[in-house]
Amino acid sequence: MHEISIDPEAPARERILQAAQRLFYRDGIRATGTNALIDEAGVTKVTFYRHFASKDALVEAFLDARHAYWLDWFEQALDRHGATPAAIAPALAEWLADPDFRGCAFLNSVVEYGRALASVKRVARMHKQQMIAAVTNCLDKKDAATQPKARQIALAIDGAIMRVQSGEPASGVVADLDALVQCVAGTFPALSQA
Amino acid sequence: MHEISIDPEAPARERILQAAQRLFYRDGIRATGTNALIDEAGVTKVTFYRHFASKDALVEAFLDARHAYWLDWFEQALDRHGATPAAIAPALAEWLADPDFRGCAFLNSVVEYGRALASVKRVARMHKQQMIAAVTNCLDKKDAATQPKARQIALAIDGAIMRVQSGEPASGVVADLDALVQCVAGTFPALSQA
DNA sequence: GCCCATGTAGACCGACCTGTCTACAATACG
DNA sequence: CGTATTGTAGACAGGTCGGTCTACATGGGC
Repeated sequence: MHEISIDPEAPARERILQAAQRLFYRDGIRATGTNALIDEAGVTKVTFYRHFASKDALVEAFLDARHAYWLDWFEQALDRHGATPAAIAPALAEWLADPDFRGCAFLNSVVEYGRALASVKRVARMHKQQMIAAVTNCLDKKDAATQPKARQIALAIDGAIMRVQSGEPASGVVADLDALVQCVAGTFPALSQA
Repeated sequence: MHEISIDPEAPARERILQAAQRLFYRDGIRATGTNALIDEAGVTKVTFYRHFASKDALVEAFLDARHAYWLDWFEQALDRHGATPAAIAPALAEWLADPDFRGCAFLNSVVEYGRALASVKRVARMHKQQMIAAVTNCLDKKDAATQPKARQIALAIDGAIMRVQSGEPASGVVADLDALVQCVAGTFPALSQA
């Protein structure tokens, strides 16, 4: 999940998208002006508007690309940690502890831009659906309770993201998340301790 | 948690704060200009800046007032529902189903304004600490595991807030939250069903 | 009687916003 | 060879932003 850098060899459209990845995520959508994007991408205004009809169109392209990028990372991170319930918190911990971590791009976009651009909420919901699917793959037995469990864990993941974004130390938040996942997933360490 | 209305009899400072409550929460901080606040409060620009040195100062006052307002509502709602673990989801459901619901003002402020105004994150963390304390009061036995449990439940609460803000139907999210709370709090309905 | 806090109305400032414009250069393709 | 595409540089338009300014009115306390 390292910060996106701009490849000066890439064609203009791609450089603009890379600039959007970097600036929209780092500084937020509203705080990032088209002029800043243009400077970062190393293109001119005409080139920018030839590839994207408006800033809103770029926002949509940004979210699509971000979704693919993030989900790919998340699935690989879960696999690296064993793809068990116990993998969830450590996988996320990698991200939450990253100095470039600025929260979930989709939750941020909903807050910043959900009212201005209706499609943002739709894409955010789709993204979370996919995240829940990735969590589901880490749960043991697949019965009727598995889907609800995955959704519950996903709620806590989003809460953990927001908490760390607020400046709470990642270590404590991850510990809470880990305990919650074990509890919901059925390992129940709280019971064995009680 | 009904929408704040402006009392035309109130002194100017209070009217400005009421306008901030209404517009900052409804439309967001960045989307709300000082001119809109001034119109809504029914004051003039000079009056506005005589009471608040800057928009940032008003944002801080807004968050302080919002914290008192929201926490008061939350504690009363939990009491009304019995102040047990089972009270948590129904209490929140009242808020999440409100047509004026626009998410958590503190999480929203962190996303929108956390980088622009450092104090926002601090106030948001304090607010969540207080929310966790209110949750703690609903948990049964008070032992060493109670605090972590409350923090875990609070993570899911924030996730539920963000999910509903993204447009997910509140009913399903509340059901997931309720099941999670029962699981973490120790009632373990998942176990009794298994 | 004076003064100061609080209020009114609205012009104004510089900065930044999204988006359009003219004018010109290089390259690829039929 | 001709033309469409993609690119360059940067001025410009119309609007909003946060914030300051002048000038005047009112009412309560010392």
